[in-house]
Amino acid sequence: MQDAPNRPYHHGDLRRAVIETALDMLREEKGWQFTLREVARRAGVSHAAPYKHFPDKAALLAELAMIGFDRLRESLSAAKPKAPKSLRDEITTIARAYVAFGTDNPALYRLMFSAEEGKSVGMHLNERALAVFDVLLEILRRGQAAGRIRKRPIEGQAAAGWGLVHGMTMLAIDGLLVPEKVGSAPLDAALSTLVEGLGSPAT
Amino acid sequence: MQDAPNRPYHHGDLRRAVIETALDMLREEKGWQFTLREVARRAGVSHAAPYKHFPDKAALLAELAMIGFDRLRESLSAAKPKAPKSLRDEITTIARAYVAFGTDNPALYRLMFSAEEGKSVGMHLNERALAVFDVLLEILRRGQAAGRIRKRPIEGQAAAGWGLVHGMTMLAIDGLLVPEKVGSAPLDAALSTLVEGLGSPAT
DNA sequence: TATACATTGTTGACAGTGGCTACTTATGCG
DNA sequence: CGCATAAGTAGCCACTGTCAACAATGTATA
Repeated sequence: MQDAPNRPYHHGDLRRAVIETALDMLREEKGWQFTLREVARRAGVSHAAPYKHFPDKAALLAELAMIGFDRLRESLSAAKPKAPKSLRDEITTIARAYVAFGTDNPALYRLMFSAEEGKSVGMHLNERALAVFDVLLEILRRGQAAGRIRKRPIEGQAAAGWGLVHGMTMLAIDGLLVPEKVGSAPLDAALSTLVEGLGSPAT
Repeated sequence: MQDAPNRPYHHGDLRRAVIETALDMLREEKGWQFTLREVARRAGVSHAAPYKHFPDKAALLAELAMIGFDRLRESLSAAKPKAPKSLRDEITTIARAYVAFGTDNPALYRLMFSAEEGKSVGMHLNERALAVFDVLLEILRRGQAAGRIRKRPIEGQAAAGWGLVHGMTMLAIDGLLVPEKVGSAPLDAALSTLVEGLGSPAT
């Protein structure tokens, strides 16, 4: 990372480098309790350099969390099938993508949901989080319009969907989805129940 | 807490006092990142005294997490209606109790699901966690036997139930269940979808 | 082109924390 | 009376976030 001994005095793009390094560290560790100094170390700059780009550590954390939500939304959008064969197909595909994002980036995912405890930045962060929520809303809306989903208040159905995938993601990250208790494919099984709860009975 | 200046040299029951104090602190703060020294301070003993009862901080955390799971299981057992009027009644009641436990003890709840990262103690901790899971399994088992719940692999249904309540609890703790997005009673709405997914279509 | 200014990085340090360990002191019990 | 237990005192040591002062570099302007 900080190999080149002849690096120029000015990094040139340290802000991005700090973020990138922090994301790397999040990928390696399970918790998001890294230190600013270590980020600086691995980015190959002095321990105070990041302060030229972030007022404090919380600002970096907030930025990382926002990036996380953005990436999650992108993952979901990318995974969303253009022409879903069925409601089950559509829900399952996108839910799998959601949980996969969490299990692939456990530390980042945890951070995303822990960082907005600093209330002030909270609004912006919530915006990003709720943008993810909108992806889910859109699916449900179209499903209802097509008659494939029960006519129920859509926010409630969305809450069920989000709650379920968020919960399954967290349980998976924390290693609590042990096959002896929860079966070999707990996510698919849980989604099955969800789909049966969302889908129109006629179907 | 440590008011009495004429307290005896030997506390007498410091182990319990440390746990009690730590639980108090968890009740007040949102995170579980308290320090052993502060626990000792508030318990009115020196900062090294707790080490006579716990080998290290992780041991205390693990103990607290186990207590948390035990209490959660007790809460659920206590809330479980003896003669449920309906499947919806039964599920809703117990799920509300679950989420209430989490929102009433956010720091403890978070700790419960973060502490077993130290793998070695993990097995014992998982035992307690899975005992909670068993409460859920029991409800589903009886529901299936009574024909009120669809015949599906019960672990999958349990995964759906646990995932949903865990997710809703976490979202609630993290303040992401904003009414504008998710409605005024997101939990009840989500449970509605769950019940419709679990319940026999005939009903 | 030369010079002043703003930007960005470095060095060093401060103040506080925090887990943990040795060693000492008090207490209760056999 | 003596020993095991439990508590206190002191301190190590590493680390962290943050700031202030200084240095190097880029940029705009006279």
